[in-house]
Amino acid sequence: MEEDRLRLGVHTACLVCPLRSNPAYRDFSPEELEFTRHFRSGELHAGAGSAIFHEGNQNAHLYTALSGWGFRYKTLSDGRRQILNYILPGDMIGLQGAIFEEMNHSVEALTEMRLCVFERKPLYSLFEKHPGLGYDLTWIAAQEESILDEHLLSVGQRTAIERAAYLLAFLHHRGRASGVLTSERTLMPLTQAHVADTLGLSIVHTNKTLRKLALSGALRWLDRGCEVLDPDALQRLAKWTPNDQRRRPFL
Amino acid sequence: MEEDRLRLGVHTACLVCPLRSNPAYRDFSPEELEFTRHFRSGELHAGAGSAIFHEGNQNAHLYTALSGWGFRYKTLSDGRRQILNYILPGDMIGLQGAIFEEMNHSVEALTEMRLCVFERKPLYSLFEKHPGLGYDLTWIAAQEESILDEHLLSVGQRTAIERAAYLLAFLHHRGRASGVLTSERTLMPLTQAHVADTLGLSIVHTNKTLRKLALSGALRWLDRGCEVLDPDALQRLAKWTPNDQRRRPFL
DNA sequence: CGGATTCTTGAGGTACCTCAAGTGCGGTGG
DNA sequence: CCACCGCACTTGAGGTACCTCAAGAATCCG
Repeated sequence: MEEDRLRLGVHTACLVCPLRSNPAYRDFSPEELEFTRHFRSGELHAGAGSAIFHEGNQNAHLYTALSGWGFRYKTLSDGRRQILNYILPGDMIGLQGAIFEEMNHSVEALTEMRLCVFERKPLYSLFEKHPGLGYDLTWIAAQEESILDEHLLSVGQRTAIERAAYLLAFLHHRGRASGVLTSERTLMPLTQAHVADTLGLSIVHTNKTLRKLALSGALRWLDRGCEVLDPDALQRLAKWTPNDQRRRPFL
Repeated sequence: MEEDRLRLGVHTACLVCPLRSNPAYRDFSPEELEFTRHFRSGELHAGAGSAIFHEGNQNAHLYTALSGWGFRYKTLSDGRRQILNYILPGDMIGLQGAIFEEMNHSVEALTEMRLCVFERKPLYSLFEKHPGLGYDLTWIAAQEESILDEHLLSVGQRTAIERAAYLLAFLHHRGRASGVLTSERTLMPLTQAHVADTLGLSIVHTNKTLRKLALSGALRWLDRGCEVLDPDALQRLAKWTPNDQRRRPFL
């Protein structure tokens, strides 16, 4: 089973959290750090392609991605799948599940991932003891909402070419901001099937659309992923500009 | 100007808030009620069709709808419009704007609306002084996210008929839960242009699709709105079931 | 080396789109 | 009171951006 590929790691301190070194994130007070350390219950490794949790699950945990790529999706009863958003380092997974009873979407790892695991029970005490962290959670939820707004605009109104350009510009932007993409590591680990299910297009048409974009020189499609060569061109095509967030919170 | 139709009302107490009588909402402690009263800065009346705020605005306020219908939308530079979600009594408007600098969507009134106005500045002190209310805000943001997930699934994967069925079942459900729809008041005040811009379809095709639904007896289209006759049939068509939330928070 | 997965391409079909015209209603003003 | 205008809704005809089906090439993995 896929579960085999999930494996619980050792309990290491938040002090050495690999995300903290990224200047994109806001600093914690010592008290907040201490609280987070208690709230945290371990680390999880998920293999590429493994399910982290499934729609309908009642999961006792809450995660923050430490490394790797993943995605959230929903399916209809006959199997049609819509990818809702991608998970990158620093992103929180399972907030909906922590607040409502059930998860109403699924999450799958795209590459190998390392996740920081939190108990969902003490969530309320986080609001009581550390209003700053509570505020951050609202910030995170509002941010996700804002991204979904843009995706909905994309799927509802943009043409196939515009949608593809938007998605790749968006992922490139987020990849750079989160640190998974650098000038050396430029590969975004998607298959064309993922792109298709994100854009609401068939695989065939997605392929033809990506081909056009590659022909224009804006990107290169490699074996199992792609490389953005000209993010500005993609943004112009999609009529989209990222809104930069300096010092975003996390956890 | 549209602004003419916006008018500030008198400052009345939260104690008589028309929403509190609805058992769907959770009760406040006396302290929370007292705080809310201070946080609140007035009441706003918006005429049907008026803009409540616009993408890019830096709005100092935060609203909760008290009565009427409205909607959130985004547009592309060439005018294509995507309706993201509808605003019903009890819904919060402008949380994104309160947390980030700018609003990245617009809001328009569908019918005449009454809105409760809050200052956005003391938002942080809300988290400090009333963790329960802070938790509620996260609840609200997570709830909106969950709705957007479903909309995205709809626009990305469902066929025209399924999308229309989903939207009307969804609105009917929310209308009943919020109290704007009763067994006497059953009219949902939309035009087919709104439905089209929500579903990502043209007006013409939307019309043909709604006609089919009406023919099947699931709904009736009236002059400037529609009436759901058979919500279960719509849900079945859309392969969707609402997830009931008893005792939701607000403000 | 064989099988599975991903990507590619062509051919034909269809679910949507645009354009265009016409109906019916409600409001406004002469 | 009627004439007019504007908006919402309707319907038909023709176009196109997607889709499905099908088959082949390239790559990865055991």
